[in-house]
Amino acid sequence: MNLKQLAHMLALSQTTVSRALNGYPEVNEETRRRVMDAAKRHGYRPNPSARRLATGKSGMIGYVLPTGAAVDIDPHFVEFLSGLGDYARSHELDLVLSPADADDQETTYRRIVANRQVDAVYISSPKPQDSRVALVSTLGIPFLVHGRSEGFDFDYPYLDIDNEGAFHEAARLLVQLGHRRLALINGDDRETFAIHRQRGVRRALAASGLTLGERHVCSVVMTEENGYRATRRLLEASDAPTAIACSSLIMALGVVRAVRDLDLTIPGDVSLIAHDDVFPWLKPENFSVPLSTTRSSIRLAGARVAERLAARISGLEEGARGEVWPVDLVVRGSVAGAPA
Amino acid sequence: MNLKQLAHMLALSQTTVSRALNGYPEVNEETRRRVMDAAKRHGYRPNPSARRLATGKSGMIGYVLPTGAAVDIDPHFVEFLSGLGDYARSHELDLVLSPADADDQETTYRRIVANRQVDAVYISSPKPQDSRVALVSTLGIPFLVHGRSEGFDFDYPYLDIDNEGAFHEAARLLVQLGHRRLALINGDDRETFAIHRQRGVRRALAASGLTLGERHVCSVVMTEENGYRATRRLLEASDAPTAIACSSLIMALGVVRAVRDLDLTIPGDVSLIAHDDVFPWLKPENFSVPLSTTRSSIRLAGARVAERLAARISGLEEGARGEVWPVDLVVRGSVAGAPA
DNA sequence: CAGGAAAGCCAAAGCGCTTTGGAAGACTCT
DNA sequence: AGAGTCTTCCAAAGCGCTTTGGCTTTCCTG
Repeated sequence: MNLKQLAHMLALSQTTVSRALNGYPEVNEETRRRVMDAAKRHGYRPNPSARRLATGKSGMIGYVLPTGAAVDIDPHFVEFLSGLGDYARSHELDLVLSPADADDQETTYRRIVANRQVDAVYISSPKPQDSRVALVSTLGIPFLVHGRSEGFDFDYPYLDIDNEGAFHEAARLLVQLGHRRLALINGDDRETFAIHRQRGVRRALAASGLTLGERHVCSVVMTEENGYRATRRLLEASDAPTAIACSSLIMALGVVRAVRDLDLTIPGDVSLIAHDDVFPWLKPENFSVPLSTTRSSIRLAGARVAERLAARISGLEEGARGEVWPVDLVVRGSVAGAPA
Repeated sequence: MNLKQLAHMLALSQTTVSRALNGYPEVNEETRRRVMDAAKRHGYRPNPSARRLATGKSGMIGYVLPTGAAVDIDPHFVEFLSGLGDYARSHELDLVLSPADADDQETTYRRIVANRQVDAVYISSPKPQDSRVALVSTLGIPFLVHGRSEGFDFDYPYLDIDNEGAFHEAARLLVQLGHRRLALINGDDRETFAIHRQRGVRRALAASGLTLGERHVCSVVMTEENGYRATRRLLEASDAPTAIACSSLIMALGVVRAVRDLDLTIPGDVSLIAHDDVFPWLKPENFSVPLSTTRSSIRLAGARVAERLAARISGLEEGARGEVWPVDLVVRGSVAGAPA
């Protein structure tokens, strides 16, 4: 059942039927009702390929997925996707993932824009002066950055959490508890979120005349194993920290294992605060010692990203609005006063 | 730059240019070369919306993503995606995720097929007599099942790992080591993979005249917390098992924590074997006691699924070919002889 | 009641590609 | 040499929708 058939059976022109269906004003309300009704009754659904050819709109949002044998997709992605899907579902938006060589995403961005495959894209895990952000903002397609870039002479729309504030609060708490040597086990510090977190920790320390030692900050891919290694290295050194801030729950697993391997205890010998993106399958309160966290649901962020993208597509949102979400500090058993 | 312009500048008809580009035989080799050359030089790329409207092919594969506030996307999905993306990238295939209400995926399947949004779909985590498999096979779109369904009177193409064989081997090893009371901490037993794993364990036990006690098999969503709870329940009972087979590394985290909370040890008091889908961020060899596993890379499966879907789209693969991958049993420190 | 505005509808022209049905010329065969 | 067959190309008809421009008809207004 296509438009032509529907129009014919209603004894109307395609024009009118199309306009009635798409809510244009120049059609009689009663006619519109008739059309809507018939469309529903016959299960008419406009062919998206055709609509797309005519309008250039696809009803899909895009994401360029960096892939490669050596590239691992962040497990957070799944949670983000849950949220995004949740919103998208109720708005009949689809998400198209365009896999790209991690070292050459530009080609793919250009392709999906030139081809008008999607109406909008989002970018995640940006670095400072991220080339994707620069590229996409010149390409003239609606977009949103999940996270933040830095160092541009232009603004862009983004949704980020207050990473600096979160780690500032976490570090401040640890300092208040008497800790003088803090360590930060961070994610890849080429990414903005990691930079912000480090900045937050430094600022909190500086407020008490302390500093974050060169050897007390690690920047690694966020795996359990890297959490373990970093912790071993930190705690086996002569100036071992008494408190650790850690950028992910998964790394925190490794931290806990390392502490145990060294016959130390949390929080007796070392306090620990980690960032929690809220996974359904790994909860900080279930760690052997309940873990203090800075908490922010990445799933909610996914839903919000979808919502704002939809708004941008339909022109309801414009300009370079940045949105920063506060982060909760949830104190549990893994922090205590500094050992004597 | 569209076909018309290109044709005009070559002083050829659109027909010929189109045919030259798409490898049709009725065009002179030299003309083809000229066309190809000009196309490349001017960066001509056929508009996919138009091609799609004309051919009905989209160059995309689809996946219906069950979503909802209470629905969590399996973290395995990300690894699967890595593999799928890896293949898709080199073949300019995109993946479209169509989020759907988890309780009504049929509508979405019908929509994406009717709309010709994708050339093929895959289905994952099937149950026996899975309605999606039944539906899709009547819809006449190329598809592939990742995993297996059961109980149909028709065949369908799938890619699965030998879950039954894997858990049979695991259980057999434990029995050989003298264990008489095994437990299975399984995933949702409405899904086929869980049924197969249980079947494998039972078969191994039966071979030695043993059985899997009613209370020794749990079927839960695969989270750390559920692994913990199941283990507490198992080990605090009077007929506590001396060995546990576990369906996921994430649950195994919980198992290890529960064992430790009870002041028991692995493998002294209880042996443990878990299934490992090979995550880059959590490795069995890094567990406090290196974990024995049944191992199968879900990432490789993703790549293979993409490859076979591509083959089906282009007609290179037909019929209901089932493919079952063997699973490695990797023995590490977490298994030992049964306690006296 | 003439003139203009507004409402309601339509025919037809795209959107950019593929594919059908020839046609013209070159070649083979008897 | 004439008939038949390839080879190589083309014009034009879709694919199913949106949108432009215009045509009636109705409704006011002075």
